Amino acid sequence: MNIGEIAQRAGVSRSTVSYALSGKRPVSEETREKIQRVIDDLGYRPNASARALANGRTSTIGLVFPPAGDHYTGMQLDFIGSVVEAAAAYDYDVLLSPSGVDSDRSFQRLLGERRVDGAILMEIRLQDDRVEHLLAEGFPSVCIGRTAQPENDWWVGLDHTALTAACVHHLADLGHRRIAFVNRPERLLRAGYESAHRGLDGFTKAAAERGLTVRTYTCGDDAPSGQACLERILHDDPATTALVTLNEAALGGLYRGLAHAGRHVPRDFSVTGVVAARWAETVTPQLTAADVPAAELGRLAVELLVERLDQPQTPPRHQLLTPPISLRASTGPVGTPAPMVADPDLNA
Amino acid sequence: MNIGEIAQRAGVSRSTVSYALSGKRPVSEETREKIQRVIDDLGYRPNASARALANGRTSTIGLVFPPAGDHYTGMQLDFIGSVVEAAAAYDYDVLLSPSGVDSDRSFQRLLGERRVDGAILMEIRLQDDRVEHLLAEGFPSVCIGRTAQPENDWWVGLDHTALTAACVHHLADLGHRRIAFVNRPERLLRAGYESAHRGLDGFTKAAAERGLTVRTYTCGDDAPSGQACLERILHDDPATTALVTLNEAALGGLYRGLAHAGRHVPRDFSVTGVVAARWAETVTPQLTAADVPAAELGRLAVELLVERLDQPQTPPRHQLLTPPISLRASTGPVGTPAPMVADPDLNA
DNA sequence: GAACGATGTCGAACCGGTTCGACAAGGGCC
DNA sequence: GGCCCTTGTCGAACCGGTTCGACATCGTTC
Repeated sequence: MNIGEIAQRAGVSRSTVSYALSGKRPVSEETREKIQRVIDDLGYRPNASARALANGRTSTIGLVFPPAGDHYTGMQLDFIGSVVEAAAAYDYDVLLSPSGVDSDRSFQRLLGERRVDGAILMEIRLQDDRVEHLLAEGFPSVCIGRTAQPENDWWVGLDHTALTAACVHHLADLGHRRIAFVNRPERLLRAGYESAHRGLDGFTKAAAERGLTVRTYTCGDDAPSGQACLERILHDDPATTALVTLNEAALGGLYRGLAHAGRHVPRDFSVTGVVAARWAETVTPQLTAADVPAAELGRLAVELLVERLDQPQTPPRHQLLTPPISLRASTGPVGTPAPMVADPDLNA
Repeated sequence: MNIGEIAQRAGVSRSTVSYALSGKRPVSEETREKIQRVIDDLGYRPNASARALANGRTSTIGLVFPPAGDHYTGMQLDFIGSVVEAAAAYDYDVLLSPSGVDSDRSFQRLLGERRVDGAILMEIRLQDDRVEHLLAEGFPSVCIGRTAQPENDWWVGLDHTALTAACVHHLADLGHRRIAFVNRPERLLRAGYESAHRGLDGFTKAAAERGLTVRTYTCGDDAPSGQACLERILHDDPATTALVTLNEAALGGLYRGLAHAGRHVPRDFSVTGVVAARWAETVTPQLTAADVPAAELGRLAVELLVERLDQPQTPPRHQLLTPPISLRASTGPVGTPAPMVADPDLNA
């Protein structure tokens, strides 16, 4: 069943049916009704491929996300959901593309074969060849995250620098002097992941500002790694009284490590970081954290992309979010010094 | 840049270029090389819409998943990831469609407008109008989960009945006599979600078989609901010594509730259920559970769908998985009777 | 009452591929 | 030498929409 059949049954030409549907030229009320009746009877829907071929728009956006080899974090799930939902509101479908490296197969598929009108990229790196490539081509895309040169690109992002700094200040205000930083996996840091780098920067600088003693760690994206990481932290400096984590997936493991070490949260040890609210709420005690507004980021990314698609000549826009720290139950004032070591800094 | 331009530069006809690329008719080695050189020079890639229009195949499969209004569980994330990855291996893209109800907009888009060659459905209900609709149309699809009449449909699924029964037997073997069941949200149970119903069935029947005293609950898909649910459980029957949960997202809340009630896991209270391994490992103590092989289910679904697409006449196939219970740290023998109530059954 | 603009409809061309039938050239066979 | 089969290539039709130019009709306007 195609537009020709509808036209025949309605006794009009194919173009009239097309205009009746698109409204791009006036069609008499009478004709429109006749056509609509036939369409309803037959349950006709125009073929998406034919339409895309004719008018050059697929009504689909690509969501380029990291390969499944990486563990997914809850944040990514919320992104995907909110992107799909927001896109649907603008009548766009979402095509998923597993991709990390530039110019790999699936990336080429999306762009080269014109499967999508635009793309949203996740897990941006500071130097990101995918982003450079898209920028050079002028292909409509929006990044969730920003590269080292974000000025003339489209993106939405979190101010990880400010967020981790806020965590440090929060802990310092509570009297903590020796704190650890738990980053994303080393592989991702090496690869130049934006959040890992800017988060580390913010942490380091704020800690220096406040004169804190710090150690920084990378940690695999899963609970066992988190537990191992915490053991290393306490082994390296048993006087550590707090940590800041960017690593959502390791959170459960960090808590377990603390429990095994006999450190009570928040009495003996404070934990905070940058984590989506719904994950911060699953641990006990609930995590005081800068809540990653994953759903909002996804929605904003879609809105920016749609704007870019509708008005191709608009200059680059972007949006940097800095959610406040939500006080929950995992941080508290530094109490008695840690058991093993007496450190003069502690009461300074 | 299109196939005509390639043909011109290579000095051949458009059809020859097409045959050189598809291999559906012999092309001389010399011509093939000439064409390939031009293609490489220009970085040509055939337009997906045009190809789809011409040969009727989009090389895309639809993944129909529940609307974002529902909280996503970790399981769903793993599904999506594995489906995308497996699909890529067969050269299919994945189009996400948020959909719950039958014949809603996005469902119609996918099928009516021929955006996809086939579909994978998640979150199946026992009476599922979407599934019936697809079955009636003969549209190639595979369900993750099965309806009440699964015989002549394609699906992969978990034997939730057997899994919850196994949990019950595990607890009964440890001496538990009063156990609770924590199901998915009531709304989903009412809607007829397969896992919620079959899981409940398996639980109820196995408990009856073993002569256990049980109570069953529904619980929202988030940590606060889990905590509230646990409070209700202990309020309704303080002598409860164990629970079985289907609700992954509530797990953290259940644990928190137990901690607040002063019940130590697994000394005072055993917890088990049906949960993906990576989530079972994030809680402390790690959850003894039937591990949902989400990634494997996703992969299998894609394989079945591809098979169905390649050989449209194959009779329905399906695959029911019954993963074993992984013993971790959250269950143990029933110890001293619960504090409030002495129950003769306990030592029977 | 002729010129004009707006309205409504149609046919044809086009988007960029795939595929079918035709045909020429070359080789093997009797 | 004629016949047939295979190989290699081409032109044309087709997939199912959109869009442009043309044209007929009708109501205004001077």
